[in-house]
Amino acid sequence: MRYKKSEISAGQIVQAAIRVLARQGYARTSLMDIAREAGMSKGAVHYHFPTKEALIQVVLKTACDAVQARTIEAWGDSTQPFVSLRKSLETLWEVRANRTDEALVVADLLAQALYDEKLRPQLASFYERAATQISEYLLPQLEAAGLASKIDERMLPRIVIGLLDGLVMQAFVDPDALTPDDVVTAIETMAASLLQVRS
Amino acid sequence: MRYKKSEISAGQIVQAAIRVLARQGYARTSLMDIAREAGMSKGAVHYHFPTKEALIQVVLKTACDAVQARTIEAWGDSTQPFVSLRKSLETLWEVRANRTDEALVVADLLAQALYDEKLRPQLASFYERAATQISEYLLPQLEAAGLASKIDERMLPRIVIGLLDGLVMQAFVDPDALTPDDVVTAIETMAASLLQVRS
Amino acid sequence: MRYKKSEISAGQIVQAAIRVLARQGYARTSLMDIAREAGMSKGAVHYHFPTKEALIQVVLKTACDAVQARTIEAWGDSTQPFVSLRKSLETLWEVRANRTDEALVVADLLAQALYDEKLRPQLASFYERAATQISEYLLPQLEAAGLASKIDERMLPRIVIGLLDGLVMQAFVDPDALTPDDVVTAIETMAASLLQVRS
Amino acid sequence: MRYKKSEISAGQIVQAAIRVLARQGYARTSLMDIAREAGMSKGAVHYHFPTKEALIQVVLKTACDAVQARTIEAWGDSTQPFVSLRKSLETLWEVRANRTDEALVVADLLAQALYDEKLRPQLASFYERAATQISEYLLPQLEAAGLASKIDERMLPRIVIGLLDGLVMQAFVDPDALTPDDVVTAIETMAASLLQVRS
DNA sequence: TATGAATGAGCCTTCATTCAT
DNA sequence: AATGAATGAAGGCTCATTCAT
Repeated sequence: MRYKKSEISAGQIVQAAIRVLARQGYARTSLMDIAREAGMSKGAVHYHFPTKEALIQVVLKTACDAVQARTIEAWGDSTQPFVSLRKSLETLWEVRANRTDEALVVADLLAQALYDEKLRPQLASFYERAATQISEYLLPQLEAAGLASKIDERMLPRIVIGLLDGLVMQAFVDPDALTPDDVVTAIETMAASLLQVRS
Repeated sequence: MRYKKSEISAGQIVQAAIRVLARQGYARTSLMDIAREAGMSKGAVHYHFPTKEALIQVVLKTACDAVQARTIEAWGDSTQPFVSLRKSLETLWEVRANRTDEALVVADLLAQALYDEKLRPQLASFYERAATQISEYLLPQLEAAGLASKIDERMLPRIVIGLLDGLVMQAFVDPDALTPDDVVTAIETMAASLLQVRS
Repeated sequence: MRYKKSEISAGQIVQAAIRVLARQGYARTSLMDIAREAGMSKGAVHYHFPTKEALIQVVLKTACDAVQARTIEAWGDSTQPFVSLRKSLETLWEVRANRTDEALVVADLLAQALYDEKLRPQLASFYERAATQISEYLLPQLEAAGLASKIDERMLPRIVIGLLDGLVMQAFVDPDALTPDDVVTAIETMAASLLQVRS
Repeated sequence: MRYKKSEISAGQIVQAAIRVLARQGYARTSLMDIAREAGMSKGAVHYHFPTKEALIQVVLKTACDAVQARTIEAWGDSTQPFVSLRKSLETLWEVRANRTDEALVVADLLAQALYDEKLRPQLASFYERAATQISEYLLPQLEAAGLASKIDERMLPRIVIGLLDGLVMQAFVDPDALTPDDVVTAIETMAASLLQVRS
């Protein structure tokens, strides 16, 4: 069991960072805040992560992976085509709109990426994997059902994700304007409308 | 002179702030940067805006109005139903994805709003007005054409805007994943699919 | 009289820095120490000098100039050839060995220059000017007296300065090993020995 | 094994410290740098040397001894009076001006000694021994040659060393101002000039 | 109206030192 | 004898804010 307190502490720091970032946002979060949340000294944080940037990179990766994992669950073990489409969409919305810490951190760092190139590759891969996952779930089911997409198949998952992300922001600044039901119904209808019987 | 010198200077500061914020983002922009860009002293900025927060509020309002104005142009004086739908969507995409200063500032402050309540009302009204505008353009045309929306009519403009916003972020972190044409075609098809002949 | 409090404060900071550096040395001196000595806040020091390095550059220049000025006085208005040679040497020794603040700072930063290239040009010019000054005093007198140097004339002042500097260090670490009189007599004799009747 | 492992490691640390100090200077060298250079952990360094100061003390002594040893070689086993004076001076110059690690460390810590009393005794003894060495070599030869010094005999070696030290610094900040040949010729001539036939 | 000077809190980072193992 | 983890005190620097002029 020599593989270290070190990794344990590093993990604690990352988790603490996610909590604090979710609460305060990147711009308002200092290493001191993270250290305090992790129950350690500032020096300890620097011992495990040489710079703030290095820590944030790991935080971003961890948060992306967590959101990813929950997304996988969302599409999960559905065996009944379309039966569970609505349920999956609902879960996706929950993860984002209910503002889990990880989803908040991803959203926040996404904005930071506008001005920090180093954050972009991580996020690009995040979107890419998300799109792939949805594709892997959706496309076989379409085929089995004899349906085809009216638009480029690559765009289907991108649209689902994009729409979710975009609506999340609207719901956030004005929670009354969009109910979860509004959103899920809209996406569901839209997805259905974009399909047609294969010719 | 209809405007007091004071108002002119304040305006210059706001415009300078928009340029700098678009370039560097909120987290990396100091009042000194803004003052320098405006060709004034730091003291002058504080004379016109008591705190940084007060300045940002005005900046956000100004930027929202500017994006709004350009959105109005996009839907513009089109008399030919649907003929110009594609063109409008293209313009909307340009304003966001081509990253005009104002659109960038709105996006950046949107992220700040995650942690700063005071910014939210402004942005809520921004989305609200955007949705209203699209509605005012789109709904009469639908009616005239004998078409109806498959989903709640209030959601139609929200979806268009949400999809644009969401896809902009994906295009930003990975420009190769989405071409402007992909995006516009997708939105156009989707919008069309959501309509049906009125029963 | 618009030319500023600023320059006054900057000057005070430099003078304070010289005092503190003379007392503690570069490695042990923080900007906080300097600010405190100057009776200002740390922020004020940074207002006048953007970085510690920039301040040190000015400090070095100021200290060199001060030592220089005292050296000029040392060779001063002597009209009597050689009569005042001894007196001049004594003064030179005093300035260095008595450890005026400025001489200490020059010595300290000279050591820093071993690892900081940016300090070197200033010091090179310092030695250069010192050598020139001595030459301008010494060579005409030699000529007038019908004397010539046994060694390259350019080396004469360099040797005087080098010897002073080198002996200062010995005297410093072991004050009992060298009396001022020892030093001055030695240099005087040596200088005399290096001269010969012009052939 | 005559030496304990402990002593071997301690020696490695000291040697590593000399290399690093020569490269970076005291002010810019951390214990971490030294530990890394020695291929050990920071903890190991502290095991052998309770404080940084204790380590530096040993480093200084070691470096002084090394320079000393090379100085002895320089004056070496020369049996031919004066024949090898020039060669000895050249070697002395090399050791200092060519910047062997040990000479650099001595020079650097000499500057530290300006503000750290504890370093001074070591350096005082260093100068003392250097002077003694030169005396032991030089004075018998003078006697044998029927020559006497024009100045206090104790000062002769001090002058040689002081001049070397002083000129090294000038050569360092402005390498073009002094060639090795300039320096050696000057010292040689000077030394010769200070001698006279014994009366 | 506008400026330049000054402040003080806070930030990221470095580092000598301690300690359990 | 040696290591890695952790600490806490600085250190240099940034920045929003205040204020006399």
